[in-house]
Amino acid sequence: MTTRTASWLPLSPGERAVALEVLVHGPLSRSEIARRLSLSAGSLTRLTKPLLESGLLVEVPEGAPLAEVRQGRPSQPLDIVAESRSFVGFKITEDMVYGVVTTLRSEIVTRYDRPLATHDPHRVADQLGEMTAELARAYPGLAGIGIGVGGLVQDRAVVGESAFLSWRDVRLAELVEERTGLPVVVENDVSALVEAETWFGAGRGLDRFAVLTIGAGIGYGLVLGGKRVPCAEEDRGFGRHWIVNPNGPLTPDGARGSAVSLLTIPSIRYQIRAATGRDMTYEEILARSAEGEPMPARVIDEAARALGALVAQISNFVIPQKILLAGEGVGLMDVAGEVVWETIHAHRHPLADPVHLETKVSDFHDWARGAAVLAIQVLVLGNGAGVNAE
Amino acid sequence: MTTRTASWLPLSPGERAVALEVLVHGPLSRSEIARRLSLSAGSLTRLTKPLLESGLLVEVPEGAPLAEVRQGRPSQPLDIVAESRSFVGFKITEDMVYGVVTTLRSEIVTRYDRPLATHDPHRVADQLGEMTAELARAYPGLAGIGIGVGGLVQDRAVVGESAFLSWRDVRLAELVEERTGLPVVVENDVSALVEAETWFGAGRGLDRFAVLTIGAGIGYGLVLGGKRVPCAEEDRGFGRHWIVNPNGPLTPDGARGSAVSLLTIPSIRYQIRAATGRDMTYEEILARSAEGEPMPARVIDEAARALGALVAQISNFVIPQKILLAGEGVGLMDVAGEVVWETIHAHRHPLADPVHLETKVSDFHDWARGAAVLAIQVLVLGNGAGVNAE
DNA sequence: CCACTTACTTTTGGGGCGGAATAATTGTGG
DNA sequence: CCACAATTATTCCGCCCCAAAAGTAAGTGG
Repeated sequence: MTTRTASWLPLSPGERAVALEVLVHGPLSRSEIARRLSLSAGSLTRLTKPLLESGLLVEVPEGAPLAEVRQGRPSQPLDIVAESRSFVGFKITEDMVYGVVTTLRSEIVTRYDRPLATHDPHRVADQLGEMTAELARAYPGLAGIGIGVGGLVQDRAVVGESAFLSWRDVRLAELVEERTGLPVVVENDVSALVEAETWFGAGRGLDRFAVLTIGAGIGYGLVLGGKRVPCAEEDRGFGRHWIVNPNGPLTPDGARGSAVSLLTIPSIRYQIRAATGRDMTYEEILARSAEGEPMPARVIDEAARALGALVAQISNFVIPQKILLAGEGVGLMDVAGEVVWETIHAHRHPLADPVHLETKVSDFHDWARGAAVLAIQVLVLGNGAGVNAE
Repeated sequence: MTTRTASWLPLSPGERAVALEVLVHGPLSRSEIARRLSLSAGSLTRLTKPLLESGLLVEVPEGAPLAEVRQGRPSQPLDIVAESRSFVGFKITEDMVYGVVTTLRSEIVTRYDRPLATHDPHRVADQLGEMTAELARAYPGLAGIGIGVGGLVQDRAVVGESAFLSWRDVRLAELVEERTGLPVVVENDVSALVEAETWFGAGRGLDRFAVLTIGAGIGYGLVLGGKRVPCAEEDRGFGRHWIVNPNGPLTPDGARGSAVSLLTIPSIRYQIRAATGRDMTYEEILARSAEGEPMPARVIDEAARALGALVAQISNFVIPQKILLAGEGVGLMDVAGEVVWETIHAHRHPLADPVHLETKVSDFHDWARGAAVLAIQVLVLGNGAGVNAE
């Protein structure tokens, strides 16, 4: 039961691959791992031995459920001790810091939020440090911190530009490391969510996987070959120029008929406000649309068609195995899912593979969890170097 | 100077990687190959020695041009003897068979076309056999045959369905192999072109690469991580349901405002015919549009906008390093390239990476060359197995 | 002619993998 | 109750392939 706080760095590539496979795909027997990684049974014994000795993996007592009617020597599933390390994830918004503590498997153990009183970088770092200190009392085994911020983030460490915080070139990772002594990763929030879903969520084990988020803005992430594809505009707001319907509405953000104008929560609220003079919440608009009130129904219908067109375009051109729809705005699917699907089908070849669309409601703690996953990645893969190398 | 007609099969993976690198990226010195494949200099000596001995590679006398002002021992570039093997590629259309002979590097050495008098599978195979026999007289070192067909092709051997030939489940590879004694690969024509461009053309060495063809129909191919992504509808006509402009024209093929209706040569000619009652060739329409004649100009303008929107969508969602535009219809770019680019920019984030769009005029011999590349791949990679494995 | 640079070759040592033989552990069938 | 089959894991050995280091080759510049 060694408790190395450092990292998994002294692992050989083979060992790391085994650890990663077990971490991401749950308890697995040695022979199962051998099949997945196309290694021989002998290699597996060799690779797992040091991992078991170091306490990173354990043999689990084989929960009977997968017993079946198999004969032969029973397999001995291996598992990661997910609770052996804890990670902190923060999501910074304009007026709040949302925090979570997760296990190695990115399961949320605790939530802890606090209002953000100031935007001064040092004061924000102070607050993150204090929150971490308080969390550390309950979870002494903290191994790293991930921070998600909307905006442009460089080298997983520096906030190059963030409009809502009025930050430019803030070395946030450094500031928080100084205060906590823990390794810190900073990343754009959408990128973090995509990484999290790739490792532990809907994109687990997939080769081609796309994430579309709708909420205050549009987010998009593409994962190919298990790696997220970096994109120049990813930190500056997707969808402002994705013209879905040239005759669509004009809103303060985004070009006429763009995904932003048609789909984001602020734009939808703006459209209702402009048309009716009344200010409604997004939920209210959805509810009234479901009840058939004409104006909300028209706006929501248009949004659903736009969403369907986007999903179809992604399906047609990226040919992903799965598309994940996430964010605060996915309630749209509950109210207008049928219209979305109709539009998808209208934009797809009838013989094309069916679109595998998964919807996931996300609150701010999911964004924070995404940030925590980055800290996990850094620990598991060795210090961040080369993670987002092209 | 051994002349093994078989294949490169007895090569180790390392040797094959070296051979492939030299084949695809031209003459390279050992140290350059070492850098590209991240191998040590020592490994390269080891790997290249058997390749040189077997005559697959040769040391070229270093054509002075790349001399530069370098000091040190001059490098000794290695090259494939591209002429050591020849390959035949056929493209079958409704009334013609286009044939080419290429080198190992897929350079076209000879063209040889013949009208296709019948669609009977055995007679077609007879004709392909005869054409191959005639070509074999001039090029005795034929090592394989590739055949490109529009339609659904299974296992690189069987034409599952081809509308214009009225074929169903024709085991074309088998039929031609019987007549020629050479290994035969059959593939959908668009797929073949994409493979060819990936190995020897615009997509060489790229990680993410998309091909869009416009001509009698729309073609699309995606290459990720150097491998073409298979797609369920690829053999049944892309673009019939890619709705680019919901208010666009309605044509016999494709849904209203679809890429097919807006962009394919038959649809453009149909639009002009429907509007003016006159039948014009595609070239004529392009010419008159350039001269400002209103009706052709309108149709071409609309087509250009559609093309721009498609390219932008691909850029936005796939984030490719390059998009290749090919086919018989790319003359559109010459006449209306500006409109296309305007539309692309209107659909892209201003801070996004610039779109790298390459245009390539293709005639039927390019399609045949694409088919020949498949034969090259089979020889180089070992008999086709696993090439299109998911 | 000698230092210096770069390219290639040879040799050596070691890591890691596959494969065969063995042990462990259970179910099956007489 | 005991072989026997089936399956998983372990041990051991040999091979392959690679990196590192040291040596050789071939040129440039003072």
